[in-house]
Amino acid sequence: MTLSEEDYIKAIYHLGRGANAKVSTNAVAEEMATKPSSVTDMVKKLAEKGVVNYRPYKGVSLTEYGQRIALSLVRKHRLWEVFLLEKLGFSWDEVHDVAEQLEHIKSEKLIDQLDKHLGYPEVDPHGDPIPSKNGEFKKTIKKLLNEVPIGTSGICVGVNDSSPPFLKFLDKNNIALGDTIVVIDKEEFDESLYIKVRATDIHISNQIASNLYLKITE
Amino acid sequence: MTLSEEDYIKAIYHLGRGANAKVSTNAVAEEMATKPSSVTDMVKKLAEKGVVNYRPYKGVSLTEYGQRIALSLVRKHRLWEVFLLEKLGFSWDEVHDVAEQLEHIKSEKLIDQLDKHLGYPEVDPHGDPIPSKNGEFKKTIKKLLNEVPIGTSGICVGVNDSSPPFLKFLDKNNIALGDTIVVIDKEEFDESLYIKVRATDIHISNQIASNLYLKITE
DNA sequence: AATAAATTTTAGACAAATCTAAATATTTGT
DNA sequence: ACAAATATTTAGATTTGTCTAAAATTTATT
Repeated sequence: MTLSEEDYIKAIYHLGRGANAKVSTNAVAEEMATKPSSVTDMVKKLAEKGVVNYRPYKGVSLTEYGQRIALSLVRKHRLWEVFLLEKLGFSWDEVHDVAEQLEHIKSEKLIDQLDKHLGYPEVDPHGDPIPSKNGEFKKTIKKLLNEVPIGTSGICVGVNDSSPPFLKFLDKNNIALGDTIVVIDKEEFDESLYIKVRATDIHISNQIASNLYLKITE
Repeated sequence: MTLSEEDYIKAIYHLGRGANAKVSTNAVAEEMATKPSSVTDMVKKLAEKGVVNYRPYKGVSLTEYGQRIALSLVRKHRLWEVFLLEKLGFSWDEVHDVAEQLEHIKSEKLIDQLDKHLGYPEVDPHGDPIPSKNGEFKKTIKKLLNEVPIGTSGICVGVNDSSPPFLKFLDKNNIALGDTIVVIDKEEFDESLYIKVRATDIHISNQIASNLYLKITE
């Protein structure tokens, strides 16, 4: 596959949410910042190659084969993200653009060894699961921190409130996007939470918890 | 620069041996496994961009600017080679092809952090020097192991004799291409050598030493 | 159900990088 | 020095991926 073909496959995969859902030409054009006519051209080519199912005016979906390619790209992308964050000290928001380039490198050995080097991680820095070599992966869900049971472990992936006082609080307590959070215990009286962020334990109010999103691997 | 432009720049750089030597159209075509007419086209484009000096029928050479680009590519290529060998367990002969792809990734932070992650290496697995960020690098020379003074350290980069008995000897003594070899001492009587290969010390005859090439950083 | 609005496709053009074949320039051999 | 051989460039075609503008199809509205 060419670089461009791979980008289209990824776009169709993401818009179809991993399933074989039909995706509209305009949606793909929007996602790829290109024109609908270009999408039609490419989609026809991909259909010829057996990567997508396509009927004019009816949208596209990935074939089995296309899904295999998409999963392999997602796997590469997410493994590189882990590498950039853990080994090269990139921050949560810097990893995506570089991984977008690295995912196109062609070498099976490279990706297998990278996986090993990273200790076979199950999720990337954004809490999204990393497909295995044969395309299987865990489902994840996004929940508010105050809605998960005690014992739950997840990755902090977003905030509800982005006002300066709240962000200042997070900063002061060393809570950042991408951090792993474990719910240790819940206070019955005020529903406040005892949580572990990275290495340290802290105590936060239910109000704080209701403004933090966690991504959880099932 | 596009991927293709970068490949031409590298080819011209290598054929000109790093200097601003004029390189013939045919030589570039040969190096890049393409046709001379394609080279002419690209070289004109690169001249427009100020990357090369070009006069029809008189060959091309890199400008200052072109050399800066070439050195940055060489730096990236060699750093990735070190990464593949040291961190991902690739062997000496597997690193080149993958590095050829990785060198085109565009991210200054990526390469700076990779450099740091690897401990700022000075040479790649083939014993070739890695240019610094601003394009400076050490010269290296290739010599037979029996011709270097005591105390010399270098990387094993080739053999003179590739007969099965010799290769078997190397294998038995755990000497492989890419290994760092240090000359500890020389026996006056028979000119045999005490050397350190990776971690272990061994004693080899002058005849063995005269069949191993070392790349030495000056 | 008929028309308007939105979406999608087609047709034709363009830029990048390549090729083949022909034309031109340079080098070599005697 | 001049013809032959070699090297290089030009001209025109091709492929890939893109675009614009016009045509066709589907969806929405009254």
